[in-house]
Amino acid sequence: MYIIEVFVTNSSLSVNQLYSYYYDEDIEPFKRVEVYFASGKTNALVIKTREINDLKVEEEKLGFRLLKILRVVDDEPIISLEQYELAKWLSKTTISSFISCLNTMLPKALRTSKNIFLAKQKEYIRIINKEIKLTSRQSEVLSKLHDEMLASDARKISTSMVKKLIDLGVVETYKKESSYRSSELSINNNFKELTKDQQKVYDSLLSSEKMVSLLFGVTGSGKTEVYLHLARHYINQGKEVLILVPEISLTPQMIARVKERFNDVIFYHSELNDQERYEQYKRVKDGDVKVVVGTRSSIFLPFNDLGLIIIDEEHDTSYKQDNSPCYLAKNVAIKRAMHFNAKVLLASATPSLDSYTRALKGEYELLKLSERINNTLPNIEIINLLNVLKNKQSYIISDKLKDEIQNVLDNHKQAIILLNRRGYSPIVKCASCGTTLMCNDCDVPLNYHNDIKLLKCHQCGRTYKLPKLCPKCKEESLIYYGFGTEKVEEILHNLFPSASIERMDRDNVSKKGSHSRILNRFERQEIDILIGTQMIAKGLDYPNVTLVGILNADAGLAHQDYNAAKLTFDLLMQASGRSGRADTSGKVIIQAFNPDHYVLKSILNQDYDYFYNIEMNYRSKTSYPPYSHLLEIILDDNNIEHINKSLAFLEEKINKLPYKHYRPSELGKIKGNYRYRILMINKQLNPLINDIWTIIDEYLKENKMARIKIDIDPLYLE
DNA sequence: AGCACGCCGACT
DNA sequence: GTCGGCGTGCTC
Repeated sequence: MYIIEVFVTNSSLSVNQLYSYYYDEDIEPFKRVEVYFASGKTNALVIKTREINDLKVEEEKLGFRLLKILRVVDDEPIISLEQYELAKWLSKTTISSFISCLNTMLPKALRTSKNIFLAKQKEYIRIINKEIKLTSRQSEVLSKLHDEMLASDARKISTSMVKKLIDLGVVETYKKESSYRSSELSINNNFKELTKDQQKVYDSLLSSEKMVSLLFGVTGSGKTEVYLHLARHYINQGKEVLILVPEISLTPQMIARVKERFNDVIFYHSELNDQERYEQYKRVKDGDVKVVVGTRSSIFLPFNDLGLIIIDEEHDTSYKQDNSPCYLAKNVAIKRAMHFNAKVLLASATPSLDSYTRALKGEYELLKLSERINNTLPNIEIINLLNVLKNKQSYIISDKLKDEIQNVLDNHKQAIILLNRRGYSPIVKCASCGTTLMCNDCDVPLNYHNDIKLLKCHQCGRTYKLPKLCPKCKEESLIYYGFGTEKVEEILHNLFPSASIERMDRDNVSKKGSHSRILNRFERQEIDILIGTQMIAKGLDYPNVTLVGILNADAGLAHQDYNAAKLTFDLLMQASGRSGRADTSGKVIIQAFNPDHYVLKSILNQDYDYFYNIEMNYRSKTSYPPYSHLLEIILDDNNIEHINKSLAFLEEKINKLPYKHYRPSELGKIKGNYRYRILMINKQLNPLINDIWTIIDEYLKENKMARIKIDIDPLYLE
């Protein structure tokens, strides 16, 4: 008789503990089992076991009855010790449940959930009896068959003969998950020779004693070529290389270049379905693949001997997961690199303040690529929208921008217009009583979307019919304030009726493959003007683009958020890098209401250090990151009583701790739920995490408490 | 997180 | 009466 200790499926923190069951036989840790839990069947993961003599004695010691394990699900453990320890670490450092961490790390087929998703099996054949007398045609077909052959391949030779051989008992079929042959990785030799600067970066990384390097490389300085050379170096040593990218569909050029050099690469990203994800995961586990290009979650793939992790556009917000566990891929990368004794290369033209500060302090190796390959900086001009308004011009597309677009069209070049706001109009207001149309479930104004002719809440996604009359004063006087990408598209159509204009934002690229459809057309120059939100500012590298127009460039600075300046700086820097990527010099027109703001000044001079120094000065005065760590507790519940009880409980506990913290602040409602935030600040993260874990453990023992979510070092405070 | 239990309002 | 909506509490 064995006591089997398990984590049950549930990803809630309230059951984040080991539960004991019994079983007649021992079960290997990290296999999944089916159990009764809270009067229902569910699955659980075995963590440890011990042998006992008498169940009754054991139950008396524990003080409760034990249930029997119903069934062992897996033949083999689903995770390794390294993965188990990584999940434990992730759970501890993000203050989230162990199972939610493990499920974040694994493809669906390996998750511990209520209903286990099984990977598809394929039919194979094997030869079981060669003694039976066969006709010559049967023997001929048999000679072409072999063990572990896919049944579908065998049937391609002759469906009827294979059927006959099965009937005769010569061959049998069986089902198993598809396996992969380890293919020889070949490296194509069309590597470009590195420039002197690139070679220096390459050499410094390899000779550095530091685990982490930060490559601070301006846009167009040839970072990708350095990645590829480094990857080749590690592959030649028999090691694996992981290249993290913000979003696969937005980095088609990088993908193409990796494919061109290495014949066997896998791309791990959100557009794969569950089966595909599982297959790619297994290929990595089986050591079948040496190069992986993937998005955030590929940092958890089961590598065997990782040599190098590259994080491209290291500052990008997509490297932070915004639901629990709220992890940052960089931190996981460093943790994994420690395990494999691997190197981490962070790369960006606008590094995160944290990474750059660490590099300046010498914690990371600082590598620089400061020259554009073609040595042409874009010509940047900032248009003051206040002057534009004074001169009675359109403040959406100023006369200057209009002229530049016309110029682009005349010269058969292409333009990118960036506006970080989707929809037609962000505010619909009554001109007679001033009422703004709001979402019923959230505390935000509704956006008008002209393509679907509906009002849409950008917080919860709910849509509403556009009323004819003001709901309050019943006057027919609703008007649209502000503008989004849809409206700009309409205006551009009117200004340039013969130009080919396309829009790209979340509303029209939600379908699989729609990104690449638009980008391919843009690449083939079937589109003259591409208008879009921040997604068009990333990675695109099209030589024919000679104009980037940025509308409402300083809108992001209006947010009262500690990180707003950095996020705006990154976006503008990235967007302006899209212009003039080849030999043609590019132009960037930035329209803003506050051209004197330090973000815009830094953009005008393409000067990261100027921005960095001013921004760090603010961060220092307010002790915000990177001078400290933030710990954000968000309470969310539709019952205000629960919120009040939770707030009182937490405030009482937190007041006793030695950390700087703010009084709870009320956040707007979302989907009918009240939300509150408690923000804590401390220089050292570990003691803060330990103390919050203690409080959370007590919190979960109380009843009638609000739902709680914890985010460490959030990227914005909304 | 589920899921059962129980309290209370609506309706055959 | 009883069906079912949802608030509450518990889970080896």
